[in-house]
Amino acid sequence: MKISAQEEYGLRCLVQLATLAADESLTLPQIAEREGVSQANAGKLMWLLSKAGFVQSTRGTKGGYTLARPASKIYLNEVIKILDGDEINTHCESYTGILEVCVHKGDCGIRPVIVGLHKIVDEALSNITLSQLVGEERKVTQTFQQIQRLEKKVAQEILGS
Amino acid sequence: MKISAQEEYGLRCLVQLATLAADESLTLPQIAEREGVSQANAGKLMWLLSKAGFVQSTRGTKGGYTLARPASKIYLNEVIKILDGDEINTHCESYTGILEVCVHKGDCGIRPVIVGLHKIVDEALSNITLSQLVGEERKVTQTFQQIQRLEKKVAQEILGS
DNA sequence: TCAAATCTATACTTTTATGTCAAGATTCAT
DNA sequence: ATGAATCTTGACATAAAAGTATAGATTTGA
Repeated sequence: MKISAQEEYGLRCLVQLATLAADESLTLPQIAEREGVSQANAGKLMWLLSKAGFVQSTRGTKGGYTLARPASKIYLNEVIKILDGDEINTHCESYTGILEVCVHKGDCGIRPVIVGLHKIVDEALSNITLSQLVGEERKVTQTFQQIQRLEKKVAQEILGS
Repeated sequence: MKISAQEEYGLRCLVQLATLAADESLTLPQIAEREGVSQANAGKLMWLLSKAGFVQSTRGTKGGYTLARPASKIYLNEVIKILDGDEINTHCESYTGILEVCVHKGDCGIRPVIVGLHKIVDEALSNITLSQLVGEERKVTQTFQQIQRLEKKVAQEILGS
């Protein structure tokens, strides 16, 4: 389970915009520079994020990108879904081996794992907003560590029973 | 965040072995048939799993594959690490853009998210064994759903404070 | 109006992951 | 011993993801 390049760089570009004051914006060259990616690549990512409604773009001499809504209203699970696709609903169609359709119909040992994992990730990300990734306000680590601790507890209770 | 083909098919092949009685084994053609993958592909996966010590192989006419230990002692997080690499420790080296090294040194907004996510996934998988994916004994869904419920609660407590 | 700065959109190239092939090694049965 | 069945291993081919290039569209300001 890896984070794709699109997820990584797309998210990073968004975070750059989240650091801006209300009246500021960034151009493609600026974003590319700040994230150490090529301008062409940044352009493609911003185009995606723009289509999806996370950022607002304006063309022309004074143009650039800004967030389309406040950073505190942009949830990571939504961003990830745009950058990496809605994996949970396409998984079984993607892994059919050499057959037209997966051999496991209604009787798949690992499907609960796959689905459950995606849901756990989605749930965790749905609690994090862009604004939490900026400056001093970072509660992410604390939140995630707490989740982890409880995972252990849950497992003991359920599996031990 | 996607599950790779190697993770998917590798895990499925392992589950096939977990369904066997103690004195049974499966050959490459049998595994390939049961999972709807090519024999060549199954061969590569089993080779990986064999090298990693999850399965035991024997060559020759009466040969085939069996699990190297009881299914109840094979944890999914270990299997996934073999099939997909130790992502958490290589992530930042993989995503350096067009530079030699990532622009974010000691000041990365999204690193806590990446690391936290991987840890949450690892923790969840460390509670699931192969034996839980077989037959009637499936407690996976229950465990994962409970984790999800608690994630919500944790987020409320921490982020609301 | 025109040129410069900027984003947009698609096609193309490169890189990486996936999957296949074929020759070799080992074991078993006769 | 020999041949058939099986796993092993590295090289190769294919497909998918990632990244680049380029021509076009829009806006600003002189």
